[in-house]
Amino acid sequence: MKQRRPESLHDVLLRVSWLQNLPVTARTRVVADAYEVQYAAGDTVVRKGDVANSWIGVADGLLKVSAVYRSGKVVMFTGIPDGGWVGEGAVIKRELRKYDIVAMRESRVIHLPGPTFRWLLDTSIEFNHFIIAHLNERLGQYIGMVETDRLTDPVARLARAIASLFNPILYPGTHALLTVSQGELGELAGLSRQTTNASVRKLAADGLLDIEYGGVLVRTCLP
DNA sequence: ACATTAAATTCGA
DNA sequence: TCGAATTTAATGT
Repeated sequence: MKQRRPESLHDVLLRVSWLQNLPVTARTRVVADAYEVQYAAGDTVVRKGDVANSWIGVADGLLKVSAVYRSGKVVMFTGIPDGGWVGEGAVIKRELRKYDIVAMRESRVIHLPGPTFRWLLDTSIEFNHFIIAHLNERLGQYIGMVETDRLTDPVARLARAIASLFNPILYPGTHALLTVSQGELGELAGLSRQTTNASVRKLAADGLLDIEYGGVLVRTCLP
């Protein structure tokens, strides 16, 4: 039997970054309305064309966002790691989901119902600040992705994939551990596990990160 | 594709 | 509850 003690949803919510700065009224409503769903590896969290009825946060695990055009061409591949949030676009505009979101491994995700999300937008300035920063960051990633598509160097592709996972976490500290295996990184960067391994080693040799078992330790050595 | 190594589980005290 | 033995998962070549 598994003997891990599951953290309660309440405890998970306490750690949610954008929730910290919210006034009590907003926070209590979020705590009351948010619910959690467990997904197994490979499960679809949202499917393109679904009605968007919640904003999605990753409490634990790793999600993959992908958009596919009618030809079957994949336009976008992004990973959402612990602490990341996705899917606000369709919720804000009351549209159908534009992307598929699939769990890459067993994941616990928080669903924040659309009405609650929109209520936050309408009532909380703090929440709006977070959303603006969030969208802005997403835009930056999106622009970067356009050129990554043409990028042929696997090391550069991998670096982009890692950066996109690392960004949303916003660590103020010295460095951050990303618990994403090389196999998973490869899937996100569009590389084989083999070239991924060679590429992470290159990045490690350049001192940009340290390789850990089951993840990488990103060194934030900004000037 | 295979060999190696790290980590997670099981099992016996 | 501890630790050795076994299984599973990730890494490295």
